[in-house]
Amino acid sequence: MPELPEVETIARQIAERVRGKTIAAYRSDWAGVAARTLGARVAGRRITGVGRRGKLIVFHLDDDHVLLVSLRMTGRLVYDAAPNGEVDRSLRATFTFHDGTRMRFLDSRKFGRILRVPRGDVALDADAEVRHASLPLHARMGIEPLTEAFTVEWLTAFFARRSRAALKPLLLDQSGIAGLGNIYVGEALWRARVHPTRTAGSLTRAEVARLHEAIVWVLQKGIRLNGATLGFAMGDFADVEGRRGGMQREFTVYARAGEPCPRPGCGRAIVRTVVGARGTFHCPKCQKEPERGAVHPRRATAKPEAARRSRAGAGEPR
DNA sequence: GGCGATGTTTCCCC
DNA sequence: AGGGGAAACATCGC
Repeated sequence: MPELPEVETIARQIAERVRGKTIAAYRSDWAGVAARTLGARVAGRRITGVGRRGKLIVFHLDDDHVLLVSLRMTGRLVYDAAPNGEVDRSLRATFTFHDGTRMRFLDSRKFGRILRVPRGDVALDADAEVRHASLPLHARMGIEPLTEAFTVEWLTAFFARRSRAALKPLLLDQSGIAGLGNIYVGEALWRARVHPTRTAGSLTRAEVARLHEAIVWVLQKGIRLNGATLGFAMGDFADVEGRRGGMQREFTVYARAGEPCPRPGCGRAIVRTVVGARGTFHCPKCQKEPERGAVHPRRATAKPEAARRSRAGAGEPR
């Protein structure tokens, strides 16, 4: 479940606790989490800063490398939390600092990853489009939606480039916009009153503007509430001290099939569908389904020169 | 005990 | 290009 707000919550909390500390030891008995040599490579390195890029937690080391932590589905990073049964069973790696405190990586499903890469190998800049082929995870990450680079104009151009893609899978693609996941995409689409299977090219200017506002709004709200925790079962999201988030109480559609749409004056039952193999929730009244098989023509209001440019562009060889 | 579903990402096929 | 499905793995609920 960790999406941008959850990862941001972890990164901020961890940053306060480990910034400036030196790694005394790294221990992991699980081959999947990182190379066996990671311990030798990070021992003695100081953590100069902690940040987030997309859904990755980024630890800056004093040797021009970064440590990337991908939580994937069930990964967790906890700091000096009292070990309990859950910790014992899903513990995958432990960082011990010189002051004796510890940061643990837990992951019941073992999808998470810890990587050490040269700093220049990862596109850390907010709007970097560069990629690095040697990076096995998140080789390519798109724009950061909470930076000034993410504007309505950017989103308009992005949708023009990917006009035939269905909206929801497109928003989940980390190489376009980095950090959105199943929950926040669903919430943003509801807020913008746009159906998940509309194609990107079919949106009106007003809809693109609403969606832009909605994406930023739901992410900021998620961060403000320290992320979302669903059932608090093993592997569910918890912060670095094991506490739940609060965003789940504010969900409008996610996991609310059958419940009334919370929009004032609506109240229609929320529907669950499957889009791109992911559970998808929407309000059938607020989010109008696209016409089946409809080819969305350029809007009738399109300026003549825009239409000509678009025709010429379509016919050009690449 | 079996089956289906679960937040993410990658990869392969059509 | 984009959609569908499966896989990575473990657990939970019915």
